[in-house]
Amino acid sequence: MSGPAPAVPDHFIDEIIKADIASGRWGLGGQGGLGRGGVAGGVAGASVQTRFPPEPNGYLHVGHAKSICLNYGLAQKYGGKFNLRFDDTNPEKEEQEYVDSIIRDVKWLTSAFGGSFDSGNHAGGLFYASDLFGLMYDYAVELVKKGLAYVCELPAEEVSKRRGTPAIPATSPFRDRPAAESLKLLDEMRRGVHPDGSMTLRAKIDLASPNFNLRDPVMYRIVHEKHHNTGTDWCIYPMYDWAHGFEDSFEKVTHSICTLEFENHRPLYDWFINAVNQGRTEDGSGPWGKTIWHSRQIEFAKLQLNYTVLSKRNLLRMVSDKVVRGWDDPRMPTLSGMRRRGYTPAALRAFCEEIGVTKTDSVIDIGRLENAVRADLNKRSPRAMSVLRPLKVVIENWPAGKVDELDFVINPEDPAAGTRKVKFSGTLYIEREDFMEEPPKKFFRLSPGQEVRLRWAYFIRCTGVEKDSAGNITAVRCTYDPATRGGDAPAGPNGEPPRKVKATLHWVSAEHAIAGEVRLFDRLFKAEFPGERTGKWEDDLNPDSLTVLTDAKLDPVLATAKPGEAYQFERLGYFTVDPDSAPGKPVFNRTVSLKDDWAKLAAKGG
RNA sequence: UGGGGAUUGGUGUAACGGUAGCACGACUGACUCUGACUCAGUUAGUCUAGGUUCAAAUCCUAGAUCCCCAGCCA
Repeated sequence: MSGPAPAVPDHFIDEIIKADIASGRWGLGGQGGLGRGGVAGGVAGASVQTRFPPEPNGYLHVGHAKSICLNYGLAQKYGGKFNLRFDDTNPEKEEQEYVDSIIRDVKWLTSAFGGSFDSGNHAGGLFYASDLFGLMYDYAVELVKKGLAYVCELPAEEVSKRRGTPAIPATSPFRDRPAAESLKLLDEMRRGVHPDGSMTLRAKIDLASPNFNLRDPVMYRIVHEKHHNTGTDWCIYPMYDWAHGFEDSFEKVTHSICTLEFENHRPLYDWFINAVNQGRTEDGSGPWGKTIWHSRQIEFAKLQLNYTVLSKRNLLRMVSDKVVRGWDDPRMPTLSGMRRRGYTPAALRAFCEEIGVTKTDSVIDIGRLENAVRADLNKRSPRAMSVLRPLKVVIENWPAGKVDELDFVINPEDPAAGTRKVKFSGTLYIEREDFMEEPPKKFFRLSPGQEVRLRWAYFIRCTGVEKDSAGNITAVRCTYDPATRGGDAPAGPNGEPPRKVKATLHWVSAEHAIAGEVRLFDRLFKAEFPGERTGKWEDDLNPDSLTVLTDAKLDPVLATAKPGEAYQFERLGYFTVDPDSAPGKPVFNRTVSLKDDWAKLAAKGG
């Protein structure tokens, strides 16, 4: 895939990083923790160490792509490292399948940067929050001993009731119990003595804080559930706020980048690190040893796309309710769905860089994503001619049985791709919509009496149509001009300029074309903001989001195409081979159509 | 009603007291063996009201609108 980073304009996070570098903020960064496979995260004298911290409770989507590209791009730009870290602190929702898919998707996407979390110059490594459960537990014990945490025996509903309001402080009758008592109960919690929900460990911060996150947040809850990584080793699990800062700390993350909704959590993030560091010193001479790494949390606005649903909860519903065929359905905004559809890592990277990074909530037009895909595929895709909805063309004056071989330019955007041969004969297929018996004004494709060019082949002129008893057109009759072989008209006998033709059509030879299935996708939702009207995105589903064409006539060159390969079907769009393909039965996904001024004109003209 | 954020053309994003720029879209046109690509041009913006200043998108004051927060989710 592509290598060095193109020039991307600086954004507010660049400015923060540059200021940090200038002030030497992270200059003393030592070696970070050791990730899976012995790869060390955290660089000595680091300028940046970033990470992408997904929870393995679903498949990654294009919103995550923005975060991955941001974090990887920063590591690359400033010569730092990038980690993939599973924020796997909730066994009730997390599964190995999701872990596997996330690893696959992150590797795939970051290939656009020429490396990944486990390869290349910016590989920081693979980490699991759950590998740190022991460390976090030790910190929790430390906080209890420091009088900064306590075991609270209020049930969840009761905590909720006692949460208070902006004006009324929260309460807990267990807040001032002796540390020794909390220590004993915490140990019992961990050993499985107590049932789920019977008690929690809470931080002792400020029950009256206007920021509810600081009203003695829960650090540990009891969950007797098997964890995908730690199995049954634990029956207490750390909450996000308690765990996240230590994950960053262990990996010596410099800039802990998250989305806007965590802005309210930053005081808590800092409080927990500071609480552990209370009584610790740089040289370890304090009563609690050495200070731990304190990352800097920075929040940015997550990606929002119109005509799209982007929340793991809803995507999960779409999969489990079978609205789509699975997480990798090509209509899904998941990375696996987009990969299957034919979107490339380079296109997603370009898209993420084009839309910028800010703190402003904004909605990106889905067309921007499609444009990025077109731009990338245009450069790299070999061309082919395939007919999606075939209409037979009979060349009346073509010598019976003759087959011609013509030169076809494989990719006009890439002369190095060269040419290949295409076979032409007396019976062809063209696109049904390229013929009109009674054409409107601006239609300059084939119609009775009209002459067009067949790409790289001959000029043909329509002499008539054949119809069935119901009046449907079954074939178009034409004559060809042998002098236009290759697709260019010769100059006139007296030096007149060659005659021109307004339209060039794609075609396939009926005898040589191969049969195939083509799947066309439209957006999954008809409404710009699904669910905005009724509160249910189901009400805005597009019933026509999938069209399967089983009678396509494909370019013979596609017979050996392999899953994942992308072609431009000339005048139609970019098409990628689906894994459902079988030998002799190729299946193509339309990744994205070409821009189509004629369709726009026709729609406008009515 | 408490706290935390945000607000620049249709959309996204720059400008950090000194010419409001770029990209996408839309619209014109050129080119074209893909009605694609490419190229040229047009279009259109500082949330409001005051103030400071020679000069304000930028600083100050007041207001408006939108987003996030009262899970033992992340």
